[in-house]
Amino acid sequence: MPELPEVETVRRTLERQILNKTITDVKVYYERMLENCTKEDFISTLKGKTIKKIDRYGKYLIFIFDDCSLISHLRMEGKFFIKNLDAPKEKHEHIVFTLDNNISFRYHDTRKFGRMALLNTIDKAQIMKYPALAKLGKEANDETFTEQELLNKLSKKNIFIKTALLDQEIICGLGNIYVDEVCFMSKLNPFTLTKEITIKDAESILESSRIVLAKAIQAGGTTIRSYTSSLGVTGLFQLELLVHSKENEPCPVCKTPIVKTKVGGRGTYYCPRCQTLPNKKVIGITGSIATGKTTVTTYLKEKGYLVLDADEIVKEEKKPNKLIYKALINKFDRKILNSNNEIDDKKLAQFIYESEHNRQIINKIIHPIVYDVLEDEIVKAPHGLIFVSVPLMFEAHFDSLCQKIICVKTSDDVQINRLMNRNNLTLEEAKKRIDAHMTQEEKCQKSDYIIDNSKELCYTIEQVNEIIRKEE
DNA sequence: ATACAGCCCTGAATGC
DNA sequence: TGCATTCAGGGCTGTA
Repeated sequence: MPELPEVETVRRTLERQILNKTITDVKVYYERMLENCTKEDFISTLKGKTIKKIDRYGKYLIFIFDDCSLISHLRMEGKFFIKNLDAPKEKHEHIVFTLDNNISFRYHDTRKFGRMALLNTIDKAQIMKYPALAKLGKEANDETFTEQELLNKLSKKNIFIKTALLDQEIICGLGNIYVDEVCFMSKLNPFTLTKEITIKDAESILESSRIVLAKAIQAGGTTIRSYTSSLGVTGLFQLELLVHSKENEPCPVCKTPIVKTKVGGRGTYYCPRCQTLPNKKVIGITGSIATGKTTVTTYLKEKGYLVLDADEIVKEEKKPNKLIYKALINKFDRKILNSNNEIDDKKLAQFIYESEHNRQIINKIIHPIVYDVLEDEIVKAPHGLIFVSVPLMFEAHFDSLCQKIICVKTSDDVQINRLMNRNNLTLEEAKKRIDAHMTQEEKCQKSDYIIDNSKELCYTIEQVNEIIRKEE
């Protein structure tokens, strides 16, 4: 998707190739592309006009002619091509200009999202009064854009920083890719609320924007050679991206796998370790089955800490018309329901224990829902320590939600006895349940803290308090 | 006023 | 294999 650097590269390339050329013919194949005029007006206005100047503001290209101007926004997939006159018209070429040096200048847009508008002025100030341009904020790489100005705009809103940086009225020229890069460079979690952004953050956002845009423009500017390839949008900058589209790849700073999520409907990539929420620390609690996670979480709740529990979320979202309920019905129709139209846990358990394949199917439905709910609750939580209890922390990759992880362990004997008593299982059944998951040793090895819950309660509590002291 | 869902579009990827 | 569904997303419009 063309953002400021790509559009600037297109501008520079076009400047070299079509400046001072005169339009001898215009063909419009998709009229909805034209924002403020008919096909006939568009053609008759532009025929015979010479391209005097090519400007840009943010992601908008501005073609200046003798007595009128053309504003073009490429949106997602708009591209300009320069071709020979006899090149066959391609499916997605919607506007074709013939220039007086006998070349064909074509607008190509697979998804037809791009727009053009015609203005009967060539005065820059007048052009900038066009509604779409008038409301744009300062460009992200504008040297006169001060951190205080940006902060003032941000603090008027209460939205996620990612959403704010995509808002062209706040800061202009950044798109989905560069916003992810800017957030990463500024060490900002994309879910950070604009009201929590500090003056330092604002300074960092502007500095990162300038760096990332300058680098991208430089990279894009070196790639244009061919007359037949698209102009400018095939830049090489994607090779230098730090986080965007790098899901599961190691963070270039700390090697933690990059996480993909959604913010305001936009695919968003960030490093969970480098980009934490301000004033919040998320501490995960995990451990094998029947090791005593509940002992720990109950104590934490008594002390007044917020404890989010994956199992409780599953229970809640299984209720009629909640997320897991709907997703399961969508997959299995109504055969997993009991006579009260509730999810029948026995039927579900039976299905899960039938085969590994079935277990995976269920997990693939449930885990992402729980992950999203947890993410949402963490974002909404007040400042301070937040504990998140997830039995399958590592197996289901919930560790990316946490900054530190506690593993609760106990001795094998205690674990087996507790499981047999609690779930009314035989020794063999209990062993099978335990063996189905990652071993205690492996979980402990992946964790930052280990709580030994094999002795008296006071010993366990002492260990919890020690961790709180360190993390508060 | 502010926030947000839905819309415009097509092709690639995924699901069954 | 082939058909159907889902996803990608910038900016505009309408609604609560």
